[in-house]
Amino acid sequence: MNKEKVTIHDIAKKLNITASTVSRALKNHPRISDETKKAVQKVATKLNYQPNHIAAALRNGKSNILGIIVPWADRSFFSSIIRGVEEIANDSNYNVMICQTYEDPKKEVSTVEALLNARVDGVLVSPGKNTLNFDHFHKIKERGIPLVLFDRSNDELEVSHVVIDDFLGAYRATEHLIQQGCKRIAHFTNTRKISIYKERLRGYREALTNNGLNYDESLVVESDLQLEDGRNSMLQLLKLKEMPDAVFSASAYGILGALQVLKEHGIKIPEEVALVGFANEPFTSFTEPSLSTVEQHSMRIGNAAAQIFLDEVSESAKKSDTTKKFIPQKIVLTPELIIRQSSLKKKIN
Amino acid sequence: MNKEKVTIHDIAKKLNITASTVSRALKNHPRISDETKKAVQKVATKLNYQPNHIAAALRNGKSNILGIIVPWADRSFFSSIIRGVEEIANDSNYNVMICQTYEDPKKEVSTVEALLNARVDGVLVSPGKNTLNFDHFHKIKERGIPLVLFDRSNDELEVSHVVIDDFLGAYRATEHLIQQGCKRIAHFTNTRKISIYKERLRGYREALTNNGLNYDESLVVESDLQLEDGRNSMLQLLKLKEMPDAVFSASAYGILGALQVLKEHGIKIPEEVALVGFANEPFTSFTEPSLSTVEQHSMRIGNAAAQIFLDEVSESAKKSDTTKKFIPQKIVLTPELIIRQSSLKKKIN
DNA sequence: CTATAACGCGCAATCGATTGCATATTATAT
DNA sequence: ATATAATATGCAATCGATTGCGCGTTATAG
Repeated sequence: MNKEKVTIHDIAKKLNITASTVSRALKNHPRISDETKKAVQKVATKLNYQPNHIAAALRNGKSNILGIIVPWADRSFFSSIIRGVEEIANDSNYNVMICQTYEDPKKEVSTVEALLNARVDGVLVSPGKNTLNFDHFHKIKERGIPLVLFDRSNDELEVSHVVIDDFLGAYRATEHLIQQGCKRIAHFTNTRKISIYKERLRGYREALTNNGLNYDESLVVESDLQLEDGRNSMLQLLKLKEMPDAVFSASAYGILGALQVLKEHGIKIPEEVALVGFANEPFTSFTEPSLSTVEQHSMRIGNAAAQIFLDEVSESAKKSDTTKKFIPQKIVLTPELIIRQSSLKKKIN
Repeated sequence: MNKEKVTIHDIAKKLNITASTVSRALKNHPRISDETKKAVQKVATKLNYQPNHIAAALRNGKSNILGIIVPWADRSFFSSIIRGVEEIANDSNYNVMICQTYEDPKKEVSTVEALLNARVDGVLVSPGKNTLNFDHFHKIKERGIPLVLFDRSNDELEVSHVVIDDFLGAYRATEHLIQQGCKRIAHFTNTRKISIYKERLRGYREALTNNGLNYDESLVVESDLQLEDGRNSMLQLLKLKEMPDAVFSASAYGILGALQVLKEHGIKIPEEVALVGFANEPFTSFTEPSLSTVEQHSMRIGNAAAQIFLDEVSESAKKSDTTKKFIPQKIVLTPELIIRQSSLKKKIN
């Protein structure tokens, strides 16, 4: 029947009032009589009226869409963040538009462009590893649109961000290995020296020195930290005169590669080599032995990022004096070490 | 500088022409002189003009946004589909809006509502397992918006869909187990009898009977097919007087549960019990032993679904005679059996 | 040299919801 | 009874891009 578009004008006509009144009635405006409101509601449902958000968006200059950009949506880490964002955003009537860059800087730029043209009300983004130029992010800020970075941040950018304490996570992981009696602990780090990997390396290093072990460069292997990289890195370590007795990887897939290689070589885990990874991807608990790792509480990251976004929109809404300077929020969450079989040499006491 | 909005009117003013001309120039309209076009382009870039898609969307009645609804975006199966959709859609200038329902029918309904209000140009959806009422999908069709179902479909709905041949996948998996010498093959199926699981069950059954084995109901276990369910189902099978010598699960997590339980009981895989799952989630190749499974070529599913959407929009665009009846496209892709260690009892000959 | 075509661009309406201001009606105060 | 306030609604512009129709100018045809 009502095949196509029912507008507020149609409702208005039916009731011999104007669209203005209908609009106000639907938004529960105080200056509209209850009588009219009820009548409007009734006709609206009868006609199966669906508000056209696009028209409202044009008029209001806001779309009620929140854009979120991640390198991959199928990494448990990111999908949990997305879920965390949705939890908060949906409650405040925002729809979330998820975009993936596949770690491609070009795609990242075009995605930002697309979201801007879609007139999103905010952008939450975890920059790709290969992103060196941040102009596209500046453009978001220039447009006065709230921008929140998460996971991977950049200190020179004057924007809010939510990160975890990578240093602490790495420190605890390394310290745990030391407590298990490991003396030669290797580390897989990323070639790209973005902050998260720098911090993890720093945590690793500081844990060593604070515990009387010295930092040995030959035990630090750089790669892209994917599965294949982890395998290669482990193979490289096996060639050393003196084998390491533990590996702490800055990624989950990296440590998986190590696990595979060690098993293929008949090396006992954790007795001969103990392993700890980073990021609690589901598979880490399915391996044999299960992998110890640093849980990042990604859902909370998403919650926090969305909350900052909400704060910033409401902030800029009430900002009458334009002088009030924007102060970026910087939230640092605490990661948690999950100890599984791959690093448990001693019985828990 | 150009802090806020630059519109075509601003460009027009600079050049002493009208917005109409600017609009046409930007869209490369044939009736505009090359001279003007170049001038417009130049000013547009100088002013850093960004088209307001919302305004265009309102006028054109189309948003150039394609909505996609999945139960989970972090299942490799679905995320690959999404990627497949993006590949095609982006090339045709569509943005993809990803929505997750978490298998919650209520969220599915509200998501459809949200996409409709966002005036998406099409909706691709994999209905949740618990979705029994399809009214919200009908609403999409009634609005004349292309709707494509994938993976999970429903025959009574007069809509296009892309599915894989679940029957064939299951048939081949079961037959493979038979060829490996298995005689008592169990099957994990879903309690919800949606078509994909019915088909897999049918494939399993037919492979048995076609190969002279009889269908034994006590070997078919119903559950929700998650990890914990797989564990319970396997435990249940272990209690049988006569143990099965193989399990074919209609899900990936289900077979993982079986694997865990078998290992915990010291039962050899595949010698004593061979295993085959469904869906090529990454972890299936990381387990010990690695899990044989049915690859669904999810990226192709996404490609096909997006292509159908594109076909349908262009179709409805040129449809001058409204009489031409809509004929839903039904695409069935062929799955592929990936044989790994968990089912390889004989050497490959 | 006039008639017609081709070309280049402007006018104004449109998409649907929103909102400041004006207006009409009724209620309250003095 | 008149002034004032409170209440309920209408008017018309606005958000920015798009497009059918029309008009003036130049080019081609006969």
